[in-house]
Amino acid sequence: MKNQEIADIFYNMADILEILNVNWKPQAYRKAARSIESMNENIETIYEKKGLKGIDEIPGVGKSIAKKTEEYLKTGKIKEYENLKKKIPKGLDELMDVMGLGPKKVKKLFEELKIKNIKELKTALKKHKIESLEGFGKKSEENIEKSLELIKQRKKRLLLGEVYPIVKELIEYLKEKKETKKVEVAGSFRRMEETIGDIDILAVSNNGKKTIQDFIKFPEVKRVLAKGNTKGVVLLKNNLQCDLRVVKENQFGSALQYFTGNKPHNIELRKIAIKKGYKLNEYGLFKNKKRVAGNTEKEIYKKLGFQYIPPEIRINEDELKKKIPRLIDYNDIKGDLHVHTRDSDGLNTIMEMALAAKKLNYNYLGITNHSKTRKISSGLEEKDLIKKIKEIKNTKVKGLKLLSGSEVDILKNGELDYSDKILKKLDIVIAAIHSGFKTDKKKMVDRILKALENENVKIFAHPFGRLINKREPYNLDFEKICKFCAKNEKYIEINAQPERLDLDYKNIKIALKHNVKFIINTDAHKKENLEFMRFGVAQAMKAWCRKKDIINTLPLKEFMKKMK
DNA sequence: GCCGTTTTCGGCCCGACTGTTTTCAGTCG
Repeated sequence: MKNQEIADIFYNMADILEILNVNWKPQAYRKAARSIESMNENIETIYEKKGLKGIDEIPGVGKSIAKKTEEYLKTGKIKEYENLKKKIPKGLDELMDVMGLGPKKVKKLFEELKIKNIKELKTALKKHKIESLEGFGKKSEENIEKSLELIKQRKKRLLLGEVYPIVKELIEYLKEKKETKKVEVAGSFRRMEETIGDIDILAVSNNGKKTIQDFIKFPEVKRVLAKGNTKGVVLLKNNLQCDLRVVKENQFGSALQYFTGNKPHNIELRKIAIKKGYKLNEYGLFKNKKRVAGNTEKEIYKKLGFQYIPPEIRINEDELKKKIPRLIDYNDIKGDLHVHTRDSDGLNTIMEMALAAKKLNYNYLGITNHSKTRKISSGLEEKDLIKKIKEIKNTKVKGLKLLSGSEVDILKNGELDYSDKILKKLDIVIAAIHSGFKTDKKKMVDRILKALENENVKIFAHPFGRLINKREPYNLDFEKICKFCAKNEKYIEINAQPERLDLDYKNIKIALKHNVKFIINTDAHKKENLEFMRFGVAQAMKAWCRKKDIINTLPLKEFMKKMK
């Protein structure tokens, strides 16, 4: 996927333009870079499908940047970027990566001390040449020195699931402090984005200064970047930046709204506010300097004429334009039907998984280990599977029905990895592709449809096989599969594994149009993974799924009818 | 360079923090 490469070039161009004192363009390039970087779709695919026009449609990308993107996709180079690089000494833009050094300071360092790369910066630091520069001082030298240690670890977005435990821990940590009155995570985490670039926390406290002090002492903090009375910024050990803002109790709603975003949603909402004669910022909603809302998000949205908009869907697509139906909710889920145990490649026993599911108030749990071909994941031979069916039957947990199943491999020819005779014995049969990812589009669809035609198969797992940041989704005639599933009562999985999130919300939307029904599963490989369910539900919310679109919201009896 | 029911020109978020100043510029998100 070339999105990141292209975004990086535009970021660099912005840096260079800024050093060259060019106005406005840097912002434009950065906005485009951010947009391209955070897109879910492959920019190459967009170009193949819709050409230059498709690129131009990306928010923040106009004619000029679209053309440059096209140039890069075609030639692997952007002429103007090459020209820009020639205008400043080689290496100067890498100085911009040093935290605390912006265009003005980089320029000063070059003009006064002829420093044009990291190496020369280090030499100058050793000789303490920088502290005597106008605008710099002793402290500047110390900070640059510290930042240099971190420069190699480039900012990388982490998976939602990777960030989840630390956010939970941090929130708990802050809640325990007696001066804390409220804590809530905002930003991309609250919106449940696929990947997280930094963590935003919002708090109400009796003593802001003390809360910030506690915050910077959180054990996972690697480095403190800023600390004041209302705001603290730290770098965590996982190299994610984490911001804490402390606000007054009656500002909590407006601040939460403001820091949750996303940016385009907020800009749109602010525009609507202005149109209606209001002003909206993180301190509240104002009419003629009079504050008319801000204690809660709900009251802000209400005053502006909207129902409450869940954070997950604040993505500036339709949420400010259309009436939002009652969406699927985390509490609607009655069971998880794609779970592994240590009998194949999981960590826990059947009983351990069952008890964990019980804790989540589920009514049913499907144990679905890998089939025999998946040797690498210790897939079960037929005789072992039969033993496990018995064991599952004999595992009793009050209020929880255990279902025996399998995640059966779809072989390259579209046949399944187990015979119909054994599949018939199972409650849940999930078909999945784990090999032959490079099969061409036509063959892939035939292969999948052949597998789904088997009457025992009811669920199609992680349809695109993508691994976020690792493996591209495979080439799929998805709409053909949707049509088949809708017609034949097959269910498409929304796999909630943080590295999969497959389907993603855009494809859920497509499937919804074809009246496909879904099942949200975690594909858990240990008991803690069952909590990933919320990530899958969030994807469904983003596509505006309702409860009736998701079959594992059904009571056990009705759910089982769907599996027959 | 982007963008548009205040449009095709003239805007472009702005407040917190830091380290340097002696009231503020630069950086960041």
